[in-house]
Amino acid sequence: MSTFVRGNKDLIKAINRNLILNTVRRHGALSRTQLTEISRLSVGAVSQITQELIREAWLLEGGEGDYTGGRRQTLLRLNPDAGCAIGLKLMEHRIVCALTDLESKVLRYQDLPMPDDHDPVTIVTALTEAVETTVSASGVDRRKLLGVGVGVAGVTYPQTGVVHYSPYLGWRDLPLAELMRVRLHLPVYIENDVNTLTLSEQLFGAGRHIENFVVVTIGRGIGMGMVLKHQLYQGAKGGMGELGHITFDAAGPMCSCGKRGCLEAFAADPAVIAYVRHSRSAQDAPRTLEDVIALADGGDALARAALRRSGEILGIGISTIVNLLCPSLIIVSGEGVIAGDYRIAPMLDALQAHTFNGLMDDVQVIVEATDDHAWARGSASLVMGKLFESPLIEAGIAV
Amino acid sequence: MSTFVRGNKDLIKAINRNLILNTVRRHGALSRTQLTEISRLSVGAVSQITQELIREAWLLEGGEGDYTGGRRQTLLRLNPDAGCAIGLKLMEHRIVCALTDLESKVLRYQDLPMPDDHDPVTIVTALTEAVETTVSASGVDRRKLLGVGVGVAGVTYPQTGVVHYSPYLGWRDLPLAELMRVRLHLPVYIENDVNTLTLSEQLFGAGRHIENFVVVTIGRGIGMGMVLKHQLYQGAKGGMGELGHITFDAAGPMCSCGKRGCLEAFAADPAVIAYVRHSRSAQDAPRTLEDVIALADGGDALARAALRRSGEILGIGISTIVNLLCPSLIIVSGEGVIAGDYRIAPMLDALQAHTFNGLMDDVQVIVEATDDHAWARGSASLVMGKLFESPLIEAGIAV
DNA sequence: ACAGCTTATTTCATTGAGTGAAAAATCTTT
DNA sequence: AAAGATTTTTCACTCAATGAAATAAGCTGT
Repeated sequence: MSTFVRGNKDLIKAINRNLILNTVRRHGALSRTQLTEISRLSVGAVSQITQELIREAWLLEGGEGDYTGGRRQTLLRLNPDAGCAIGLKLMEHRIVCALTDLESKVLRYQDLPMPDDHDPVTIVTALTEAVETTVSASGVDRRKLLGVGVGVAGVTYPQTGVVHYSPYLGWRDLPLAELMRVRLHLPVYIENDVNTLTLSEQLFGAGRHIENFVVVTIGRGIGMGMVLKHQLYQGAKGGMGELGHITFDAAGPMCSCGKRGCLEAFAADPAVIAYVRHSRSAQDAPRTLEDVIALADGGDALARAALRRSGEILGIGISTIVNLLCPSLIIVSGEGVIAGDYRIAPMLDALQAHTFNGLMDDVQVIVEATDDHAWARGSASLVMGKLFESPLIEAGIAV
Repeated sequence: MSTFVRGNKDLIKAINRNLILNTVRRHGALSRTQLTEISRLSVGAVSQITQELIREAWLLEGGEGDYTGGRRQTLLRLNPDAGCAIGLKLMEHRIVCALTDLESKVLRYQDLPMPDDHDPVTIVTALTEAVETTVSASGVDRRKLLGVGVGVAGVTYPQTGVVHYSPYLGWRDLPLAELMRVRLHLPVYIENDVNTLTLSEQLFGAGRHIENFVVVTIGRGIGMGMVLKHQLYQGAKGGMGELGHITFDAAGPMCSCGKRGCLEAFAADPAVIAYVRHSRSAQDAPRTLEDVIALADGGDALARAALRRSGEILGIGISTIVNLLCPSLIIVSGEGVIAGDYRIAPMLDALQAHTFNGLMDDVQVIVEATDDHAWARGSASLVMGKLFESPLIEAGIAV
């Protein structure tokens, strides 16, 4: 059941505050007059709201506009230091922690070992300590910390802050957000890691103001995040974006998930490595994707074939997304992107070839590698997502 | 670029009017007191808004609630005759036209030949005549007609009312809505036919108040419509839902679209018929899906195998949707559903088998045949979609 | 029949956010 | 320093929601 929005003065105020804040965020620096034109609010409303936002330090006055014949415009811009956020990315053996400002600039970064004991209490202690040490090391006033975002591979329930299932950490229905919240006395947001990356692309990256786009991550697995109608898509009960487990060939090999012929079993990094290993002696068999790339750089035909085949199959997988959703942007990301054109060029060719007539015409594809910083910034962007989110979306519009 | 919503009194009023209207629509018949509780509006606001809606005849007073100790509640319900809508479904050789009330009840139905000459002027004349004759034959006051919805296979641009591409009718970028609007002096809405069906499921069918669901149509082609986050998904530039043209097997046969191995080329009705025909003599070769079903009913192993295989492949195709989007409801529809369990049972098995671990647990699947009435009602529901749509969605919320 | 009780619905004074015209502030040019 | 232009603030006004109080309308028991 969905909640309906009820309109009243508070909602108007929230909508228009958010409108001003996001307009400034989008355009960089604007005068009140420009804000009036863009937002279509009255001059009075803009004056009132900007006054409040300046008083609360969300906006800064500074700089003057070009001379246009009379009084100069005073420019307003977002105050990036009005608050900050912590982003945590949880991995099998590591915790990556970043403190960022409102524009996603990393102020402090820390990389810690994940305790071997995956017991909730141990983990929560490690995570809260990571937060506190990072904040104090940064010198930023702790009161400026607006919240903590946590990204983790697996299925999460963002609304309740529960990690439903984490394959690498072995958790089942862990109420992580609540456990951390009571320790930190801060809002804590949990999301699937690919979704955090998707959100940060929407807020700070190539996905800015794009209505429909998808992020595909290539690495140990194949992941996917979507922004549809300007909103992060979260499916029913957090299950979605299992691009790695769509069936590529029903007669294919077993996948780690228990099904046969998943895309991941053909095209993720482990499949590439296995493809090369099986035709090699034990000594010179590659162990990592970097090893395979090194072989390919050295002219090894098998390594090149493995990467090419992976790319082609990935391209077919992504073509399915385009055929079904027709996003206007596809961001190909993840650690596996380092394989470069051995993998990416065939991927793009296959994507073009397997997409329905004309559907790819206006689709932009961006390839960008992801590192630990990017994952941590993604997690932190959960906090900014809430901050800049329209009160309408927050309230959950419905029909 | 997306438009932002600006909040003011008019927006509040529109939100709350819509809220009341949809609350009554959802619950059937409600008193003002119940409306106050459900909508969380104040008693004064409910009194004011219901008074206006009754004066404008959108709501009717009638009936009394159960005795709860004091004055009895006066029940309010939607007035289905407050307005009506025409739905047109365009097919290769026929025009189907239905006049419906606000609850999608068909008041008058007409079935006309599509002119052989697909020239815009000829078509538009035929369509406007279909509208006018249906309305006058119904006896309904023409002033009650709120608009006309048109459903057509192919790619449409609903915002501009343009048919971008219609494979069966051979149109390219025909501004059909505008041509009809100037003749009829009524709002005209154009949509892809599967999307009209999806919308009518959302408003009046199994998709009522479901946040995420998809409609899959099986017939001459394989189509798909989606409601995501309570909104009909329309992709970038109207291109989306090409489920029939996702690649099932890159080495497969040529599809009519020019690609190889599309799902449609394996599993749509023509593929089933061809599968049986190729192994038969000219006399007893089936020409329609009904022929294949008759053979299967008669115990023909080949016909049964053809239907089973089609079902299995469809199941794999639909599993891709579940893996990517995890909707909570899948409505399987279209004329091809008449093949029944020869096709549907293997489809459901394959769907289960190829869906990622646990993702199908809470997914409901409904199978329902579609006839001409359903298509025409779907088209008419475009009008009701606009009528009951939240002003927030209409304005286009964005971040 | 009717007082007494309960609940439903309307009425009405209040609040506050946006609106837009007018005033004030500020900058440049002459 | 005055004139002209533009930006920004101020302020009276409007209108929708709010919520308390008033009114309306039913039922029960005597």
